[in-house]
Amino acid sequence: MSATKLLVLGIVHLSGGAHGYQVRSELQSWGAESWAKIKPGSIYHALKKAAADGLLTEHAEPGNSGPERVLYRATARGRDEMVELVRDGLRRTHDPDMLNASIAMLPMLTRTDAIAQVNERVARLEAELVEQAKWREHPNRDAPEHVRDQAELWAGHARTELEWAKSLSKRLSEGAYTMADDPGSWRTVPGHLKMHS
Amino acid sequence: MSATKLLVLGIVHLSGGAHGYQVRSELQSWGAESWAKIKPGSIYHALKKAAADGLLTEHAEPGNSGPERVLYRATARGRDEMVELVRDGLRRTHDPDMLNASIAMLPMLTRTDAIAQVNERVARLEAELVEQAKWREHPNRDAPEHVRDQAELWAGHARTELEWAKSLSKRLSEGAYTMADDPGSWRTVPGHLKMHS
DNA sequence: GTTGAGCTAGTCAAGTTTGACTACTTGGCC
DNA sequence: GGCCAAGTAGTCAAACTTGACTAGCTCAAC
Repeated sequence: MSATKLLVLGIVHLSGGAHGYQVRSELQSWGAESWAKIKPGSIYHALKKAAADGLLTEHAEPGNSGPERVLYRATARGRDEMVELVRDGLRRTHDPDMLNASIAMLPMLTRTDAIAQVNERVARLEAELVEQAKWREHPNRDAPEHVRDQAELWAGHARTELEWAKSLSKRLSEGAYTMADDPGSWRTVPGHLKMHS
Repeated sequence: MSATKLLVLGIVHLSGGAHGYQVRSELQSWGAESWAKIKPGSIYHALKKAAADGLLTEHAEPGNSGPERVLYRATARGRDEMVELVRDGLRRTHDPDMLNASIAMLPMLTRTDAIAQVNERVARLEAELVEQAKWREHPNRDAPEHVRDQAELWAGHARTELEWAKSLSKRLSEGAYTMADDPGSWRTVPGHLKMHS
């Protein structure tokens, strides 16, 4: 899943440099263990992988108090990649983890960009609902009855998401949240995450 | 994910013995690539793993026409484990893949058992909605505003699932589907899946 | 003054998933 | 009578995730 990648890159970027445990704590305080199903082990792996891919840089830090640790910082490529991941996650349906991660990192985008991506999502969801309605009139005879019945549940979820996406788009248009191009954003105030250390 | 395990065990069991490609085709015809995100590679792995765990037996078959292949059959332990997985998947919230797989294998359970598990799910979803409502009145101040806003989406999904689970319970009570203890079930008519070979 | 609980910071092996690849057969078309 | 596309059946390495484990520090209580 690239949701892990997105969240890890995002936290490092937002805090303007962080070590593994800091990323882990921040995600935990956001409740990410539950909605993104991220386990500590994956975070350290994702950090190393991102560093190997040139999206982050590694700086060894001597352990002044406590064990030694590695400081990660985002590179320009890392930031570009992350913005692209957020945009992707907003548009793509059928990937709840990526959606959740993208919402968490929403302020990485400019307001107009975010609105465009969310509207694209709305359009896709509407198209899928039409597709599903068709499928229900001409069901696949190979699938057992109860499997066909699941379609109701998915349609319900799709409708829920559609309403939510529409309301998000509206909130964004009305100026909710501090986006990348707003005063006081992470861009103008780097390291604005209050760390617990 | 144990959704793969459940589906693979289930298909082998339902068809009364199958080889890898057969399982793969059957799942494809059910549309499982999309809702369970199962890729061919995982199916072969799951079959081998289940065989190693004593849930399936392997019978080498000489390739009379086409490449040689391996026939898998469910063991008694395999059937017990699968029924338990279905029951688990029906009860557990926050695991859509397992729910989907469990629904697909719903007729493995007796009618009264299935109803009990679905009702348990209904109870859990209701409890979670209450919990979420509390959380919204006293939000976690560490999480950014847009992260807290996601809660709306989850609550919407939970409500959708709740309604759906209630209606499933009702349909089951009214005698919908052919369950394990009904005449004409997979139990009394083994191998009732029409294979495309 | 030391024991134990909890926080900080991470490693590691084992398990699982993925996507790309192999290889053989069948049937249709020219 | 040959060639290509599609179907059948599966392997494999690389990537990723998971859960259990290590290990030092701090602080409070006994």
